[in-house]
Amino acid sequence: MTEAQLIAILDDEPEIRRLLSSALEQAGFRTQCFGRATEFEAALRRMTPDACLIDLGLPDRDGLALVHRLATESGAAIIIISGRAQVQDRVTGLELGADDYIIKPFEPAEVVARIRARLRRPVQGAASRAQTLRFAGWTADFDRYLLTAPDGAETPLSHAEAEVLRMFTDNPRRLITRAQMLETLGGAAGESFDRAMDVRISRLRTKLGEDPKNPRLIKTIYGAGYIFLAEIG
Amino acid sequence: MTEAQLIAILDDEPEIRRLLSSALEQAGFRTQCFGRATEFEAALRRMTPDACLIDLGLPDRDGLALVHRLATESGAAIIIISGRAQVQDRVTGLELGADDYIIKPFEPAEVVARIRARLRRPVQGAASRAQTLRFAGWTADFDRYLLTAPDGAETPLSHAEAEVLRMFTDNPRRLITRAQMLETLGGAAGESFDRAMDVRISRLRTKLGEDPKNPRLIKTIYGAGYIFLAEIG
DNA sequence: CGGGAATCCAACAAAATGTTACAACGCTTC
DNA sequence: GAAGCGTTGTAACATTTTGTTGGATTCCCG
Repeated sequence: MTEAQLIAILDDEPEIRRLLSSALEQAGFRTQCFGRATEFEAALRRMTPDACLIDLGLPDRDGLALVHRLATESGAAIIIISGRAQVQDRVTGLELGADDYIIKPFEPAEVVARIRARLRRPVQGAASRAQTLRFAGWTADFDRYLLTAPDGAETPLSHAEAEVLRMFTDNPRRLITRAQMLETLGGAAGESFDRAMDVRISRLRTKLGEDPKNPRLIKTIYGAGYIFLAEIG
Repeated sequence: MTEAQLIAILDDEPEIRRLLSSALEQAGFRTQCFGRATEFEAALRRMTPDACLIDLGLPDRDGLALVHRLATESGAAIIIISGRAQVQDRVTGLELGADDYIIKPFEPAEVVARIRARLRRPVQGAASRAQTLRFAGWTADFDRYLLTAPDGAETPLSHAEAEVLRMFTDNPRRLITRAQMLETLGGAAGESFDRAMDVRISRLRTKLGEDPKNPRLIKTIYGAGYIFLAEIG
């Protein structure tokens, strides 16, 4: 048997830290507590927790930004604890990469159960997103905003185009809804902003040399969204 | 990991089924609804959903037992929806293998976000279903929305047509009632929406080269529904 | 065989998406 | 600061997909 799994706890109230820590240790986990985000971030360089419990109400940093960074860079399960009970808060937290969202006041037993549920399935290794990737002969360099055609021709990518392409390459061969795009690309369901989406995609298609009648890479699913058809290499 | 992910919904209230189904389809998932556990279990033999939304308040079976069986035998993410708000209920559900536990009344947006959070990491052992399947010489590619005739001719499939065809290939040689179709496909069962069904099927039949007088693949059962007659390979 | 209901289908209307031109904005350079 | 360049959103129009409608057709059953 391996050693106990490590849970990092980030909360500014000592009382809560003690409560959580005690319940988790009781349940057989190891814990490490932090009162401030900076402390926590510093500690991350020398430890890799299996799960992180994060209170969003931190004074010294934007909690959501931290959650997002953790979600993309670390392989740990991320569980938000928050006093904000609005549905929108929960949705945002989960969309940003949190694996669960627990509302205060919470019951320690439930927190334990939720952490167990999260750790039951193997946690994915920290997969940092490659900045350069290839698909169908093309090469997209998101550092330099450069798109290289199969024949070697280089085209600059605008930011808007890169955003769309990134979204596609992050979810290859999967339906991406318009709503999803709008959400990710910033524009809240703006009135006429989804028209801008079309234009962005149209421009990206042009740069990818798509045949309007028969797009091979970015396929439209009328009434549903788009699919990016390519193996990412 | 190729086509849209499939979510199974098990709830005895049609209203809730419609609500969830509609929100999830909007978000880019495919859904299949069931009103009773026995139905659901029968269907599991021929489909492998990526996630299951299960209402615990089912009349015809012990929901928790079902959850436990699913958790151990299927690779799908399991999310309980329940009216029982006690902490002990939640803990029990999670301990039995559920991945999440949502309390009624719920907000569809949050359900979507939680399912996304659950499916973000690769689902364990969930054998992704074939994205391309064959029947009676035809080939249906649901990634590319492409239908290939026995003679090799390719026809694009529209989303509406693909939805219908998928429903057929998911339940070959089995009666599909109109009500079932309306529920799985449209959701918003408008007054004259079942007329639209006819049209969808009619269009699909045309693409499949069916003889109106003597359909070989999609057979009408007068007063009952349709049957898709073909071995799926 | 006839009546009523269910289903099919062709033409139309509505909605969603693609495309192009243009104007506003920001950034650089002189 | 003005001219030049690229980027981006908006509006207008073209195109495609989908839902709707109404009548023709088919089916069931007596």
